[in-house]
Amino acid sequence: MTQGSTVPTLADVARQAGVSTATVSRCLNTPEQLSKKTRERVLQTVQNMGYAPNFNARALAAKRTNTVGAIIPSMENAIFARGLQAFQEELGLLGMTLLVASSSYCHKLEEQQIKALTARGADALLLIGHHRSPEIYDFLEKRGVPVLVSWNYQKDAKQISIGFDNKKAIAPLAKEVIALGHENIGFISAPTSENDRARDRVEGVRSVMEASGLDPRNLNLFEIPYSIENGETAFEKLMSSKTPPSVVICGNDVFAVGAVKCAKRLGYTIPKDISITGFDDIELANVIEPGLTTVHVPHRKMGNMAARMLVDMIDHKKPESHELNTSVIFRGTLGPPIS
Amino acid sequence: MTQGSTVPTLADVARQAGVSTATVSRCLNTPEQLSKKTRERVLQTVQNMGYAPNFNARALAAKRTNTVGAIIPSMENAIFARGLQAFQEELGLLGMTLLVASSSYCHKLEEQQIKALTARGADALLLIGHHRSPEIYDFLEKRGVPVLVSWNYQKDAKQISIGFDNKKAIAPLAKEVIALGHENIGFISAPTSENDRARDRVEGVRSVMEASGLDPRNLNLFEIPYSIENGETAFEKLMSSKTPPSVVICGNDVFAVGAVKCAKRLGYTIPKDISITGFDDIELANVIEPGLTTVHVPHRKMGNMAARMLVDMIDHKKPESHELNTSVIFRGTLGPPIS
DNA sequence: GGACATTGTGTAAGCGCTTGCATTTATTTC
DNA sequence: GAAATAAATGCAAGCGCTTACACAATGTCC
Repeated sequence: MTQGSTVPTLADVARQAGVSTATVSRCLNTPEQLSKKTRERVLQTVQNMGYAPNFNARALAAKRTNTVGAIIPSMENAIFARGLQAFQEELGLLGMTLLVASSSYCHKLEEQQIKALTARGADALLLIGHHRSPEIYDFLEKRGVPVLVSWNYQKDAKQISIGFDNKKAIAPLAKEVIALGHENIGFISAPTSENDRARDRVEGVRSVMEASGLDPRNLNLFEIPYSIENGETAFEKLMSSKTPPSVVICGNDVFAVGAVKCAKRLGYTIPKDISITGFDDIELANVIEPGLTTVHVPHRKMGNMAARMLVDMIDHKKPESHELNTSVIFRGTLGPPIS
Repeated sequence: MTQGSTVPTLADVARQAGVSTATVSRCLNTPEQLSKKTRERVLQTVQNMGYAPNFNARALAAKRTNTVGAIIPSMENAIFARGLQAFQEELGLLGMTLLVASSSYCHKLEEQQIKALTARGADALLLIGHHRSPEIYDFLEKRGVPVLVSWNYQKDAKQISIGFDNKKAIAPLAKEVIALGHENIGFISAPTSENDRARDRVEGVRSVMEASGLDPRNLNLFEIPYSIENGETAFEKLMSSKTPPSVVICGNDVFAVGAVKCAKRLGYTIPKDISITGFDDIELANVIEPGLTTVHVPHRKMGNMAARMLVDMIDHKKPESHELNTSVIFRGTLGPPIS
């Protein structure tokens, strides 16, 4: 408090407490190295002056930020919110802070965000899905920033991952759909070009079709960006084709909710006239009526584990990739086709 | 690229390009100061070496981060997601980056986050609601960090704000409720102790009651933390009292959705047996059935304006507080009481 | 009571960038 | 073409912190 209102620095505290800056620094980072007497005196001074360390200076000097970055496709939907919340909670317990950015499902933007977060000194990164350019993986490797891929488990991938096999996850649902007698299947998907999870889900349904004697080329696929409204649009388009499907499988719950909404508006009774299914089991799935039949994903567990794995990676341990189990939740939107 | 894999610095680029570090720095920050020739040469070198500035070093030296922080009560719900998205988009256009933290509706946590974000060098902060300790406002003032309060407009408040008057916003809805003949009113609110917006909404309804000749002390108020599930619980409690209300006004849409869900489960027909209203007009409000009668808030507009105001504040202009208009959206959950 | 750890603290060299000021170079003016 | 002005660049001092290393003080052992 030399004069007026200037923010106190480490040096100010050191001067005031009559010690060197090194001692104050240690007092804050490795207090056990100090004698009880000095420690308490310094702590007291810190308290009195309202000192708080400057994060950027610390990061610059220590080359470590205790921060991990996460880049998710979108903040606007609940899908990532829950897993991310768990991720953050666990990180907090481990003494780390989370920095979140979003890419709007766009690879270009994601690369920018990856660069921005590494420039900010993130000690590690959580990314969604495997698919991205080799250049950006090279970049991260050169930078020495560990990366954990989530929301998508791939055994043989180069990157360590935590998540589930999207293809496998949707299979039992597709089997049930076909077992019920559906042959004309519609599928509303997020754009598959930038999204490996969406792609795998489509692929999963196609495989089951093939295994069941249906021609996978007959899958009536509709790709559209993520939103309830787009789900409605897609559904309407799908139903107005010459041979409307008897079931619409949606790549995620958001589309499914849109589809349900639209179906009702058009006067369909669900599931008598048309069946609809989702993926993710977000809160919404259990709010609409009838309840949405969907694939449940253990988001919270995934977030928690991701945090622990990432911290291990920062500590130069190499955790194993981990596959999570999903399960199909039958509510009320799936039934047999009109015979 | 002296050897192996070390991240290039400004000095490396300077050496390679045969200029001083100052020149490279200027090339990146104020390119118009350089001659075309040098500028291009430096840019080329930057490109070739894959150089990217170290954010922390830059922040330390420049005492400016081009980053604004926002602390919202929760990431998990849609209420803030939409406004924040708009905020971020507009900031991006203005060349700023957004850092988001969440406080879980807890003042203590919010103070920590405020300190964390200022330590990280946020040039300004967006906060939700006016209510917080004078100490933390002092802290921010001493630090010289401009603060914009949002989601709550208060004319006479010391802090500049953008938002709406919660008391005023809910009044027309309350008036309509009473005009329809409701006298026994239930209210599900978020905990008012840490939340001025929740408080104002309750207050708003009470005022209207008083003005309409109803005793505001008869408002059957139930406070509970934010979640759909809690909305269900609260609704059930409210309806199982000796004199159950004929209408349940909810402080936000999330509670209202829970209430609607529970009402259906208990066999009530909405709005014949019970009326329910919300606040915020999130996407969900138009997904459930019947559609939720609620108060619409121009979230996107609020986010956009907030961004512009905050940037003005960083540039040492003092923008005026701004009040936004809200409107009541009548859908299907409000009707007259059973006579 | 000296040799040797052990523990606590200080010194000072950066970390990678920005920026005020000094200096050089180019442009204009008469 | 010399003087005056403007434009482009370089020099070097930090920004606030961490940490390797050096040094001093204390304790331990025979």
